Amino acid sequence: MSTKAEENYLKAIFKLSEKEQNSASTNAIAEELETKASSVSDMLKKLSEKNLIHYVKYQGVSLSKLGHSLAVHIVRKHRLWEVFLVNHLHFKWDEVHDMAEQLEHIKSSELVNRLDAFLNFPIYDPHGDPIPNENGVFPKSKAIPLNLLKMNTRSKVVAVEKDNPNFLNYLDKIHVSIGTIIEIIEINDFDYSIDMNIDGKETHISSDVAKNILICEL
Amino acid sequence: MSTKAEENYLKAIFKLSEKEQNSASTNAIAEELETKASSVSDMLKKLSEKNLIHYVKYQGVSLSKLGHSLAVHIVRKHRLWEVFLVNHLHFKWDEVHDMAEQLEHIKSSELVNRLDAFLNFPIYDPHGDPIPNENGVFPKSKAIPLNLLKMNTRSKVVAVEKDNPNFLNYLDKIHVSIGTIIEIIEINDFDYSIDMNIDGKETHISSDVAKNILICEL
DNA sequence: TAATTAATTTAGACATGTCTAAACTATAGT
DNA sequence: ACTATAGTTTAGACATGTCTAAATTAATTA
Repeated sequence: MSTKAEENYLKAIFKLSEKEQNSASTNAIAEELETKASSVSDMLKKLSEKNLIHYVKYQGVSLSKLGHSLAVHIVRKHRLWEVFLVNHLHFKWDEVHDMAEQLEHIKSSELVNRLDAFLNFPIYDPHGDPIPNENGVFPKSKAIPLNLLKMNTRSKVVAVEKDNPNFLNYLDKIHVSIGTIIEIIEINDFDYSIDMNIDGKETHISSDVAKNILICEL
Repeated sequence: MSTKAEENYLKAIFKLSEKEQNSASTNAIAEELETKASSVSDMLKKLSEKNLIHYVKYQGVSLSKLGHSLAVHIVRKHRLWEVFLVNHLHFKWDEVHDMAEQLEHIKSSELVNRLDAFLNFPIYDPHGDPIPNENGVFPKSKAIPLNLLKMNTRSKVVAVEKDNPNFLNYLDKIHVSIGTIIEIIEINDFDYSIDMNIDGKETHISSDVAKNILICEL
C-alpha cells in the first residue's frame, strides 16, 4: 500500500517526466511539491526500495513500470473527481483543485470505476486534460499550445496546462474556457504576444499565457 | 485544523457518549478504534489541550461544545457520502463503510453542503441512521429497537445500529432492509429471541440481533 | 480499612515524513 | 586539469501517532 506522501511524489515525478526528457530532478520535485530537496532525497530512497522509481544518486529519477501505473491511476482519480465536482456539484473549474487533491487519495478501485461509469466515461476533465481509462491508457489528442499557431487561423480551446486558480480566473476574465473559438489576428515579433479575436472581441495575451492554452486547429 | 487521527477519536468519543452516560472510557475508545489504551491516553491529552474534550485523568472523557460540533460534522459527511455511494454509484449498504471512512475526512464545507443538495437533503443514510443538517441538528426520530416491541404488533424497519458487513449480510439473508414490514409472532421468554413474519415468511432472530434493528410501530 | 485487581497513565522506543546545516558530486569556466 | 558553484545527499533533530512495559490510580472485596 502506498501512503499519501508517496502518491504525491509519484504524481509529481509523473508530471515532470512529461515535460522533461522522461526524468525529473530532485530540485524540480521539491519545487513541485513545495518541500525541500533534502526531503525529496529521503523519499526517493524509499520509493526506490519499493521499486516504484529508477533512481541513481545525483542522476535524477524516472518512474518504474509499477510507479508509472500508480501515478496514472492517481491522475485518473483526480480528473474524474474534478468532473464530478464541476458537472454534478456545479463548482467552477478554478475551485476544484484542492478538493480533487484530497479525493485522489481515496482508496477503492471499485469506487473509481463506478464513478467513471456514473460520469459516463469522460475523456477530458474540466480543464481539458485527458483522463486515462481503467487500464491507464490516455485518449489520443492532437492538441498544441496556442503560441505555436500561425496568423489568421481559427482554433478551439481544448485544454489548459495550469490549474492555478489565479490563472484560471484570468482566463475566465478574458472569456477563455474549454470550447472557446479563438482567431489569431496578429503575432507580435518582439515579445511573441498575441492579438486575437474571442467572441467577437479583440483580446491581447502574452506568449506565456498562450503557452498554457492548448487548442485544436479548425 | 484537525488531523485524521484526531477526527477519528472525536467520532469514537461521540459514538460512545451516545450509549453511555455522556462520557467515554479510555478502554472503550481503544476498543472502538482498535488501538491501545496508552495511545488513547496520549491523544486525550492532545485533544484536551486543543479544547476539543473535557478530560480529567482517570475519570473518562466527554466532548466539549467545539469537539461535539466537529464530531457531528464528521458523522454528517460520513452519512452523506454513504447515500451517494448507495444511491448514485449503486453500492450495497454493506459495502460502503470503508469508503465512507475515508471520504468523511475530506476537508471542504462547501463540498459537503453541495453534496447534501445534490442528494436532495436526505435525512437518513442507507443504514437508516439520521443525518444532521449543516448546523449539526439531527432529525427527530421515534425509532426504537425491535426487542422492545410487544407481541402481535406490526412495525417498519427504519434503521440498523451496526454497519458491520457480516451483520448487514445476515440481514440481507433474512430479507430485512430499511422499510421492511415486520410482524412479531412470539417472544420467547427464556432467551428473548423473536419469531416474526417477514414478507409472509416466518423467521427467527436472537435478542442480540433484534437490539440492533430499529423500527417504528405501525 | 487493607489488599487485590482492573483501568489508566507515563516512560521510552519506533516509524513516517519533514527540516536545517553540513558534506559531498558533477560540471562548467577558465 | 582545477576550481567555483549549483545540485544533491547525509546527519541529526523534530512532530505526529503508535507501541510495550512499568508505574500509578481507582474501585472492589474481604
